[in-house]
Amino acid sequence: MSIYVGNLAYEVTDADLNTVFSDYGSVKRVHIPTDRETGRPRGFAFVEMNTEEEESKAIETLDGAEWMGRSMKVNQARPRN
DNA sequence: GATGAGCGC
Repeated sequence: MSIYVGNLAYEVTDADLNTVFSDYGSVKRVHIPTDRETGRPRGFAFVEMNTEEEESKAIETLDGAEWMGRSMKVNQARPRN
């Protein structure tokens, strides 16, 4: 149960994502990986919802949606390595 | 700007 969110603006925070995704269910966790060396955001994030149906709803609704002037990409995340 | 730090050969 985790979602990958790509094509984000660097200004986007986990709180912003939380706000957007909580329209489709309860957001369990939001994580924005940053570059370890530079501390720079990498332009993508991970969101976890409470149930799979909330996730798929959020994915199908928000994938390709325009947000902060960009079309964000939302899909099922790959398992972490 | 594109799949999340935790390491070695």
